Amino acid sequence: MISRGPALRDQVYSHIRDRIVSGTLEPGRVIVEVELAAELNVSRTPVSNALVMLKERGLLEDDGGKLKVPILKLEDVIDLYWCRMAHDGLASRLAAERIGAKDLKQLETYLRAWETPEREDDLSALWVSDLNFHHLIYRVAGNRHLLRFSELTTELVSVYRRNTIRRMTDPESGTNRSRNDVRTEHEAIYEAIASRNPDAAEEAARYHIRMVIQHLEQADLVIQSEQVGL
Amino acid sequence: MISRGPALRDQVYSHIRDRIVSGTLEPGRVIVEVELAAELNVSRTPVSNALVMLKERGLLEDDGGKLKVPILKLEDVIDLYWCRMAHDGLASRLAAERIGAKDLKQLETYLRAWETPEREDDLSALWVSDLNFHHLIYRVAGNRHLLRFSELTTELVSVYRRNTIRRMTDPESGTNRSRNDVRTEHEAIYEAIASRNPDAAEEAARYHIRMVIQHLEQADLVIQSEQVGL
DNA sequence: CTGACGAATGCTGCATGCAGAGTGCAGAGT
DNA sequence: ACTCTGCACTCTGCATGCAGCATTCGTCAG
Repeated sequence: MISRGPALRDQVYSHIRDRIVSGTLEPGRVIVEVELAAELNVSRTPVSNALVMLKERGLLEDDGGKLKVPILKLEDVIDLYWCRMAHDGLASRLAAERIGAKDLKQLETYLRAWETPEREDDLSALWVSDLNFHHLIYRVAGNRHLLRFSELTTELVSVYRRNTIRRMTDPESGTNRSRNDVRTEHEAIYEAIASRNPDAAEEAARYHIRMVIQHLEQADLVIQSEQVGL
Repeated sequence: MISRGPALRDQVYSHIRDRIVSGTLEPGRVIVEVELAAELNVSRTPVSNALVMLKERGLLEDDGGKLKVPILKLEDVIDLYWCRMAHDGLASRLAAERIGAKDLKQLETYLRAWETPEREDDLSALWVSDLNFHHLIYRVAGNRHLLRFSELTTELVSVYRRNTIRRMTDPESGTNRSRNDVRTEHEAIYEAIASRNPDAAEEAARYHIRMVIQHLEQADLVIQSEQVGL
């Protein structure tokens, strides 16, 4: 586990973050500094530092003096997506003003991933494409603070990655949002950026996220219905 | 300096943050852990933790292994204001959907601060009113992640508070943005929120920040002109 | 049997020890 | 006089010691 390159606390940070995101450290779990230190064969100091970082980023939360993996309710995820709507909208606007030929081409290849025939094991590949697509837009936007906000949001949302993937792509989820919807929305964003139309780009990005939010809310309704026994 | 209530590292954090914001620790300054520890009569541990927190929030930056107070260029501030545009727009939209009578009244009182006759020593009071006005909107919006983003942005921008106040209100700055402009824009936001019109509220907030950005860019042009001897 | 009080344990925050890396200065060699 | 090398100092990161706080468990009394 321990190597000499990056500072120990950063390695510890990455490790714990991955465990949170992957669910090995499940939501609600109380984080015990000593445990992690023992597990990673380091002293408590770098672990403590890593925990401070994680807390700052919202990947851990203080609950009565104890650090816990936050239990994000769907409401929280939706709140995060509202932020994403604002961020993605702005990023797309800026990207439409600034994008160059090379990045545009790259953006197109990410878009194409959604055209391939559907296979079950493609889900994670699709997810990666989705991340790449949006991330490239942020890079092109050239606003480092905006990029940072986006990363914070993505990190938090990714705690729910597994769930949202399933919901978004599972035809049994009771909602009718298909990969074609996503594809169409991405295409609209791409077209607007490609035609250097900032207003249209922002609106397309916002529409895309609004659809995701709508879908999340519908999924929540379905889940709630199931819980009351419908 | 040391009290027993909040954790030492949080006290240290606040102290250093205030020194950065107030300019006592000027941009570019290299932060020396031992110095601060000695100055505050604490050990290096809580200082180290505080520095990690400050770095996470962008109030310190890593520069070749050394921690420095970041030197924000005007371009950075403008980037931050673009983010604010997105955030304030969203917050105003959400606030317009959710605000209650009591908060609305409070919002109105903050608005009124801009109607008082102009006095030089009112500048900081105006600034506080401005902060309160916008902050209340965020609280009403009821999206904790959005609130957090806003706080991060405000914290960073406030490193430049002094400058922006001067530029915004100094009639000699060469631009013609007056407090009446700000007042009018705030009123538009208020009116839209009061009439529960989310679209109008978002647009009014965005317009407000766009004007600030425009002003910042103009001020920059003026400064650049001065620098080349015009 | 239950409730309350006290002891023991576990965990965290702060202090300090220790070692490695970077920097600057000085002295020696050309 | 200039440069290169080496030594000393400084600072940071990690480890560990220490003490206070909370929680829990056990025991004793009602």
